[in-house]
Amino acid sequence: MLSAVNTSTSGHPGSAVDDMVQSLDAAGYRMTDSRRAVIDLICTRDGAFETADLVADARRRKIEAARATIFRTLEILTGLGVVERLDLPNGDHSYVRCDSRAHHHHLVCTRCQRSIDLEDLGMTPILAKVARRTGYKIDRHRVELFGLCPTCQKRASPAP
Amino acid sequence: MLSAVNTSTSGHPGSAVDDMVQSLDAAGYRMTDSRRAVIDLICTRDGAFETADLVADARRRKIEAARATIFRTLEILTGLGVVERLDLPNGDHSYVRCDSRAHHHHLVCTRCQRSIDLEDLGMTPILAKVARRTGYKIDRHRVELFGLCPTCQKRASPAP
DNA sequence: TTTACTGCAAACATTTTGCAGATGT
DNA sequence: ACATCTGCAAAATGTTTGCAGTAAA
Repeated sequence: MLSAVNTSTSGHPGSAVDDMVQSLDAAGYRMTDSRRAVIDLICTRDGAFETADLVADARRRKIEAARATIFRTLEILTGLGVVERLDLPNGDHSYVRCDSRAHHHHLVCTRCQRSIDLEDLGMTPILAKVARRTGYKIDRHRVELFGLCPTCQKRASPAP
Repeated sequence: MLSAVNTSTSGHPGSAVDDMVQSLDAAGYRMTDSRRAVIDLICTRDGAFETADLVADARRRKIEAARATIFRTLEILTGLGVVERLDLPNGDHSYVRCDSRAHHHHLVCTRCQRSIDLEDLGMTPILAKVARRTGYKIDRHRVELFGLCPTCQKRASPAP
């Protein structure tokens, strides 16, 4: 049995943490301190992040979670669809927490990394048309949008 | 001045090679044997490829082009928009030759890697709507479609 | 002749893995 | 108790870089 644990010091609702914890549990994974720690690290961030960010956060906050464990946990969470892996315009790999488990895409601020989930962009008819024209059987697609969030648009100069 | 050189042994039209050679020339890059070799390697392939593929092809065909040169050339060609970098569903980085210099996206076969360029998917209104709703200023997007090409659909079993 | 380019090997960054011991259930 | 996890450190990848020599223009 699991008790919901949210040690986050940020203003985030515990639901994100709970959601991840429950997903892990439901999938039969053991709930360990390290995993809870990684989940907390993820939920404390509120945009796209790289593994290096989590490693740095962990060290800074003196949370014990080995690099390998962070990678392993991220892999599991990605498999569960609780987190998604995406590719920044510069080619780096990063991750985002997903608010919903349904099919969706992400819009990421290229300045602050803040990201929002976009559901139903209306790609279906486009995909159907492409499939019809090309004869390909399209079974997956990636759509990632990048730009400046409202806040960063106001701060014109380079990131802090 | 440049002479068009197409040493490709494949059935591909020389135009792709010429196109790349001319792009390099137009941008002021020197035309060297290594670069010609890398271009030839790229044009001999007809789908998405990883750098490792080119390295392997080069060695197999006994073409001299150091690994570093392949990376460097690919970087230049990417900058010129003659080649595009994309991310496979499995997370690997790969490249595709672009038929056109105009804005477009790619549809890649997950079995044989064959890829076709897609122009004008009709994303503009979608982007506009998202921008309006979210307040983000969207300045770039990535759309990559994956599936099975007509040929691979017929061959049901795992790749050769 | 001048400056860009190449090859090579070393340096780097990132992610994976083997294994002995720790720990959930 | 027993299988799953973790940490660690080594290894495997993938990509970049410094430099002395080579070759375009």
